[in-house]
Amino acid sequence: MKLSQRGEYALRAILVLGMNHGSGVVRIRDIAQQQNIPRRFLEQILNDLKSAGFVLSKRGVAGGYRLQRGPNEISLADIIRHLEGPLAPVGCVSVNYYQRCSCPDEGACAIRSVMQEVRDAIVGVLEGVSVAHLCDRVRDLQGPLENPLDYII
Amino acid sequence: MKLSQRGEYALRAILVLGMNHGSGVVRIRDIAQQQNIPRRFLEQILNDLKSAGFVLSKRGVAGGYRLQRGPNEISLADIIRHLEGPLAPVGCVSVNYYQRCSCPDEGACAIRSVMQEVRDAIVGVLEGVSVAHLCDRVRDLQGPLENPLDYII
DNA sequence: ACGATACTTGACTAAAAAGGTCGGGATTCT
DNA sequence: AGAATCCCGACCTTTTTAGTCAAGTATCGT
Repeated sequence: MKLSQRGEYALRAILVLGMNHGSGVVRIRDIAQQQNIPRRFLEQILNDLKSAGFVLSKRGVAGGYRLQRGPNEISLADIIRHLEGPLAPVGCVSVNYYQRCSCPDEGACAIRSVMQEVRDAIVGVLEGVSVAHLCDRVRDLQGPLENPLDYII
Repeated sequence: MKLSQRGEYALRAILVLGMNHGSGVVRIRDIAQQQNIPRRFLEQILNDLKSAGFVLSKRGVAGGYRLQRGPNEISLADIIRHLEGPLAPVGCVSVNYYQRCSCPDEGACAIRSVMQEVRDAIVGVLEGVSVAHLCDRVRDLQGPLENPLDYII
């Protein structure tokens, strides 16, 4: 039931981009430093997020990344699904990545019915939280802040 | 967010033992056949479940496995925690296996706060379902059944 | 007592995934 | 032109997953 390191890094990076939405692009290096993420690895991850349509990049001297869509149009579920595949704990209850399992009768499988509930619980949370929501939470958690550049995400 | 094959097999095996609770032991071979689980692999898994105190074994000709505790004393959360480790998607929100993550400020981490909710959602379901509940579901799902030996789990 | 039947134990393996790293190329700004 | 940035594919190491196998030990029926 684990989120991979890669997935966690991706979320953190996207959150940084969310916080900076509207103020141009952010460099890989800055994200990496601010978030303690290995730079080379982050390059790879952002590249992936780019081909998936979550972010846009700008090359060259004043280059960097920004969100492609608005922060309220991207849910955590979307992001995690792209990076990790199914949110469901077992393939046989996944809506987007269904895969039959080896049990004798799927329709009457009690474990499946429980996993269905687990899936719904997970999806319920993750579909309900957008990047914009996440940014709100950052502001709430940090409380009154002196310098608007000092967000510690 | 995946349950491993091993974990799934373990749940299925325990469910079989749950259904047969009170009527002696069940052989590995029977469980394996009924549930489509590689026999050798299942041996390993049951052994693990035994040292964890979930099941008991009896050797020899009329040997096999049975649950050690009552079916209503074992929750799915217990079993999965033993086999897979933390139920939480990230270590920093795990109650039983807490591990600090690399983010700059854990207390103010918005992602963490969402993952906290995901964790609670997962645990909420899994703590609430015991092996006994699972057996009830099997009976519900199968509906009226002729032969009590014919449970397809 | 003895053989058949089961569980027991520990080592072993192949394949995949995880978590990165690296070199060099392509763009863009100044 | 030159520096800063992203781009891209290949590569690497370690861990995990999903099993397999052989030889051993306990137990039961006869």
